[in-house]
Amino acid sequence: MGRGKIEIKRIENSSNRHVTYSKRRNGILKKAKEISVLCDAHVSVIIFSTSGKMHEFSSTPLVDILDQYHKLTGRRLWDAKHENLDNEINKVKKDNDNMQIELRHLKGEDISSLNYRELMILEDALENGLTGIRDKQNEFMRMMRKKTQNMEQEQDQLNCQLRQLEIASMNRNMGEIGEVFEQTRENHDYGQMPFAFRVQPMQPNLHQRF
Amino acid sequence: MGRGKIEIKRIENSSNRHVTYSKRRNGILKKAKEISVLCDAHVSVIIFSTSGKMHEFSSTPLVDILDQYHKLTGRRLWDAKHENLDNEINKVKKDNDNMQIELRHLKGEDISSLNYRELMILEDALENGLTGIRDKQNEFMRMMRKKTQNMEQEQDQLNCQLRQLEIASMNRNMGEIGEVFEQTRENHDYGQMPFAFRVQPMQPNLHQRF
DNA sequence: ATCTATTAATAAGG
DNA sequence: TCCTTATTAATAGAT
Repeated sequence: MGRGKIEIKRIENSSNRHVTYSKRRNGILKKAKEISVLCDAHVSVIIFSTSGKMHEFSSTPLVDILDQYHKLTGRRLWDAKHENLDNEINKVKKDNDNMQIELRHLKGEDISSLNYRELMILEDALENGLTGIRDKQNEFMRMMRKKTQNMEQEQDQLNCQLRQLEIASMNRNMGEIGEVFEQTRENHDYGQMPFAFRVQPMQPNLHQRF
Repeated sequence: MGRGKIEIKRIENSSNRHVTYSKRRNGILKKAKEISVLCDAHVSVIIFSTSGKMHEFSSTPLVDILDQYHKLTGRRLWDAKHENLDNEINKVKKDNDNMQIELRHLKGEDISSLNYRELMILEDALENGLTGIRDKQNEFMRMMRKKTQNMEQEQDQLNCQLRQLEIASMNRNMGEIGEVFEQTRENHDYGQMPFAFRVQPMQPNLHQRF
């Protein structure tokens, strides 16, 4: 029913296949709708394209259709599925148990049943782990130390600058203290003391911390 | 498509309805088969007549189709048991993943994402584990040493007894060597040398091994 | 069921 | 995807 007859076998041309798919899919869904109306039939059609998109028609809720399916065929659709799930769950649980045991062993628990050889293997694993962890920790340390050093340097520089300002300020204050004092208080409200006396290194002993 | 056009509404004439039903039903099933072949589609068609008879086509086991249906729509078509199994499997798998991660961490793998605190905790765990393992190893050692000591003692005793027998034998041989020699060879086929000269401690230096 | 006139679906092409 | 159209396929109604 088209410009030419086609064989019923997989359409190799992907573009043609997709076009045909959507046309025929619509056709089937339409026919399903029609038969359900014309003949009071209960119909359910589910179609998946290769790309995974789904289209469906159900004249009646799918659950009801499947219920009827179950009653009529006696085939219980879920039994196989249940069995698969049961198997999978058992497999995964076994994995779980094994890992549980391995974990406990690595934590030094439940080791009374192990022989000497197994203990040696465990010991090696733990030592390797520890080595890895400590390498990482040392890396952290190095980073921290570097950061601290940088901070110390900055501190030193700041202190240096402050001290210079302090000296400059002192010198000026020696000569013209009243004037500067007034000016400072007006502009910044720095309280009663000359600016110079308020400067302190903030963490003078920081370098002793590591 | 027929001698006349028909409206898509319930066919009141029951005979006509039934005829149309079986014709169109076959049509739909055929179309379903065709689209599955032509386009690699997964199709499932289930039709119930009003009289309750069922016809179906599934390009793929119905269970699989319904499984996909569930995945895509999220609508659940199965019973509570199935759902429980699904949930359980997800839970157990999550546990699995977590343990997997913990195990890798304990083995010093995949630790680049950890912060310093986490590394410390790991380190403690590993050290505890190591302590436990080494205690156990030491216990083994003690047992081995004890066993060895016991064996040494037994060896010494055996050697002592043998030497005494040897001396007794020698003394007897001094008097009646020919007789004993003949007797020994006949009864035990011990070769040319007198019994006494063949006795040796089997592992004379065993105690030096530990 | 089978036949066949007629309609419906659709393949190919744009 | 939609439109067009030639052609095939489905099927309504009759037998």
